[in-house]
Amino acid sequence: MTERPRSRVQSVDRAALMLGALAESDSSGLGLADLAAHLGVARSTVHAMLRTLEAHGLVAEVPGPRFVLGTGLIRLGDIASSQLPIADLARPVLSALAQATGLTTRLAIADDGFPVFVAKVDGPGAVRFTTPLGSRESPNTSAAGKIILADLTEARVRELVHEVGLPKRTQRTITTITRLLDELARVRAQGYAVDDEEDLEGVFCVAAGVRDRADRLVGAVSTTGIKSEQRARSAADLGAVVREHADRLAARLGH
Amino acid sequence: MTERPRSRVQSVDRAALMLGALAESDSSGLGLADLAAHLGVARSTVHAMLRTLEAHGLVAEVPGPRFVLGTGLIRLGDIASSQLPIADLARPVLSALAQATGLTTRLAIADDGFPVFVAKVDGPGAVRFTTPLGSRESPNTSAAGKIILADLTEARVRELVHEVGLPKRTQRTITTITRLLDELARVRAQGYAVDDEEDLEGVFCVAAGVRDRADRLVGAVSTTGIKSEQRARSAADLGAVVREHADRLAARLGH
DNA sequence: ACGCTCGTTCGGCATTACCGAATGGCTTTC
DNA sequence: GAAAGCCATTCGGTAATGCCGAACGAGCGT
Repeated sequence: MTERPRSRVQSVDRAALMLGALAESDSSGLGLADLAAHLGVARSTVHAMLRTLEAHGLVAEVPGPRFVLGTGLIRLGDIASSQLPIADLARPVLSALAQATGLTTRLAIADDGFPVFVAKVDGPGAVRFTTPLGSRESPNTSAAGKIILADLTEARVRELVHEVGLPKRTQRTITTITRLLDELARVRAQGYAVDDEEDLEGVFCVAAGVRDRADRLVGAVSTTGIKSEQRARSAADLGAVVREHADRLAARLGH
Repeated sequence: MTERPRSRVQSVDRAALMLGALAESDSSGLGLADLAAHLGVARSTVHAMLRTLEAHGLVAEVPGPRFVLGTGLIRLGDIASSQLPIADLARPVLSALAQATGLTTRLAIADDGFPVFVAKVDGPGAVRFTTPLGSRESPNTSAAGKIILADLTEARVRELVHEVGLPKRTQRTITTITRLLDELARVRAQGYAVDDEEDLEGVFCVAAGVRDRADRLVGAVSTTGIKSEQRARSAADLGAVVREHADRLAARLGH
């Protein structure tokens, strides 16, 4: 048997893995047999779990028969984000920023050194990005990630980099610790961070940090756009606008 | 022991109940002992489950120590709503309707005769409603609920009413089956539904149905506002605007 | 009409999750 | 400042419970 921490419940573990598998499937969902194969357990086991999850609305059955994530998760996700006080306060600010820039805007919070996006507002008529909410992103390839890293000590940054490396997503991705530290110094100096096609070809981001009344960094406001559509405004101009809205959110937090 | 269906997993059942309890708590979360008392199980049992859920990001620990819903649920909820093709298509339409009316707009889908709101866009500068996503609402007290009921046979409506009754939320709530059937006939005739302070004092809703290419009702577009702030526009005018946007969404579905 | 695959049910075995008591760290209270 | 309370956590033992595999029956596709 593989070593499993003592204080973990096998069936709950498997249930969470099932939800993860359904999350990674496309919108047509997965069949019971697919899930059984994916987890390496008997069909009947998966069946019992699915029915249990279904009773709580975490999973739904669609004609096929196939299974997809249920509307109960929409409810829990909505509540989870409203339980983060910052996310609720941020939405109006994100809306205003989306209006002002025409871009998709998001709020990231720092989760153990990684940016996690917890709220988003799509720009008016903008190309719909597949900007997943709630997933941890690479800290070195996103503007919000740089904001978060810039708040840590150099030692901690080195530690994180040592743990997860500096995944190269595009040609422009920062892949050396030296260049990363330089970049973080620049971020601190100018008060905003830029991701210039470092995560996705043709896509740029600009982000600025948000601090609470104790002056601790609690999150980052971020805008995302298509590079070829954004020739009019300079990075510095956009940085100032994002900075201004991030400050407005900070003010709401009592900064 | 209480009779429990054979094909249900106890620990997964309890895990789901724990998430539900955390969802109903305020943003400060619950302690381990609170959860144990709430479920009537040993602290150590709850502990093992919490750690398992935490490992998957479904639960997070905050200083206290207390536990709240985790960011993983934000991710799953976001994916769950994007796996509903209609929700993704609806968001731009909801945005446009929110702009046109200045009101909060939502999309409900029919879940077994009940309306479940799966997407929302807040109106510009509007009072922020606590409009929870993903929860089942009473079909007789919401405009979207009436749209859904109006699509069912009279026999099925009577069946549903017999099951869950007609909960009286305000003085204006429809509480008799006769008046409800009359109201549903009016909804069918005029093509939109109104909730005039029938769910919440001072709050009104207007909704219109959305049909797919097979002409099946798949959801309802709904607007919500404060009655005292909405004197300018008549219900009929608003109904026409909502109807128009619902049709625009139907067109996107290939209707 | 046949065969396949699907979800579903049902016993039986043993793995596993549950409990209760004991531990140590932390904040609170007098 | 010390002690008392509350907290999350660990650890065996027990039996309840979830897991499996095989058999059933419905629904498609051939």
